[in-house]
Amino acid sequence: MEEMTMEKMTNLCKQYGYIYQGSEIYGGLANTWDYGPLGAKLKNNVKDSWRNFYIRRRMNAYEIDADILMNPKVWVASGHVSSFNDPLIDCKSCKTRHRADNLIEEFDSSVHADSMSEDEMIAYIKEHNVPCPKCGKSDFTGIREFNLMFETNRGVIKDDKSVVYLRPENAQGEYVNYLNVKRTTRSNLPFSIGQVGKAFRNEITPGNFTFRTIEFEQMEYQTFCKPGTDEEIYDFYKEFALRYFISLGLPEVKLRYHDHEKLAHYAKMASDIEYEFPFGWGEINGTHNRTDFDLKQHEKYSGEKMVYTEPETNEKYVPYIIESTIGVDRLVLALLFNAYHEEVLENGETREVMEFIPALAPYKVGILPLIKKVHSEKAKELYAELTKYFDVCYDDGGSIGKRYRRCDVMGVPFVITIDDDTLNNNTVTLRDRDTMEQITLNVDEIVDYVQEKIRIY
RNA sequence: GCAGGUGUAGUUUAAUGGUAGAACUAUAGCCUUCCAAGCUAUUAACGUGGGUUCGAUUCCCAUCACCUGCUCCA
Repeated sequence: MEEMTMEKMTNLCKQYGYIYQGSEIYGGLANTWDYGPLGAKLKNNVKDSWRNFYIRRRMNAYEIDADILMNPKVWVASGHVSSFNDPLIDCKSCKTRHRADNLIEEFDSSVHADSMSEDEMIAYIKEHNVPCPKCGKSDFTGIREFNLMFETNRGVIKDDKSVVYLRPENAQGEYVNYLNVKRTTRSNLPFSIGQVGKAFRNEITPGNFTFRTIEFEQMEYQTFCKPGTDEEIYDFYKEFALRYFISLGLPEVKLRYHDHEKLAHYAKMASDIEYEFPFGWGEINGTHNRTDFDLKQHEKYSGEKMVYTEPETNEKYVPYIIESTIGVDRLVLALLFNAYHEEVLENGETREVMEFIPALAPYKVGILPLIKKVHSEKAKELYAELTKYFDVCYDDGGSIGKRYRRCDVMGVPFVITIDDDTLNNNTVTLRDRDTMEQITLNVDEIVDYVQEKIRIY
């Protein structure tokens, strides 16, 4: 069996309608990808599974849907306007690119370069002849700032006052609504606010297919808690995320934790869960202990009090926040790699098969009339009935074998054929992809059978 | 952003300084009672823009995109 590569996955996704290149007929736009019919369903099912796992089945957990555009002061308070910049510098000698602050800190770890201005960094590099880690020379260009936030303008006139940012993370939507949600849900700590939505980062770095894109979707979950309980809750959500991935069918050997040594500006502790992609281990989840940093910043910049009062003791404090965030597109990509199998047939040929857990499969049931002319009317009746409950695909083109194979590559877990027995006895043949057994079911039993199997838990 | 590689139907590919041939897929029909059968017909490609040339998919330049490796990464 040939090794699955990113290139093969890109082509397979295009071939079958999971993911297409963005703006393809215009030659594309770098690092943008569109989900096709199968991909969109798969992605929606992933988001639904997250909602079940993180929101519905948790007490005191609430989903919100905040706007992508927020008051620009949010991003000043969050620190993104000042620290979401990369001060990039190029080595003239060997053409490599580096972050100026990293160069300095690698040269002398006692220096805190992130508090230095551009001019100070340049001066420091020149004074100390800070070397390029690649070639050892000290011959650099000037510093260029890249802000990773996308800017746009509101109103028809472009001026400084009208600049708004596309959010680089969803979390701030939960933070600025912390008081609203606490009040309207009458929640005491700890409680959680989750959100599924798009975020945007003006990355300079090329991505691996959909692993690294400029527009991406996150499933974020913020747990507000009492300081002192934060570390225990942090550990809980690290493990919780792992359990979630395993419930989706990702094998444990393909997953690992990766604790951060260098922390983002807001975090006290940070840990990733990584999946083993063809290009190496890549982050699909991050758990962060964001302390009271964000709420205190918003308190400072907005003037709104973020203090929580313990109901019984009247103890007052600003809550700590444990964040558990998952990149939807990365998770979908991991699931696609995990789903891909090549099966060798008796005649030596190989065929491509996608195997998702039934809950994630884009289509749960495929309906195949054995003979188009004879059985398609009955099959369409059944289609109308079953689509009341789940996604069903219908295929009457070509031989029955070809239609089974088409279902296989779409990851359809249950394939039903309609034959004379259906017309006479109201029974169908159902092939369960998991066991490859063919069972005979009464038409009335199909919904119960499938619904039991598409539950995750 | 750097270095290398690659761009021909949806996919995999062939050939060529005189505008392209196939396989699989797809679509329509015939046939067909359970895992890519067969027959018929059909759709469909030289990434984009310049230049050289009588003529460019082919040569040159630029650009765009993807892949690999750096670099980076909440």
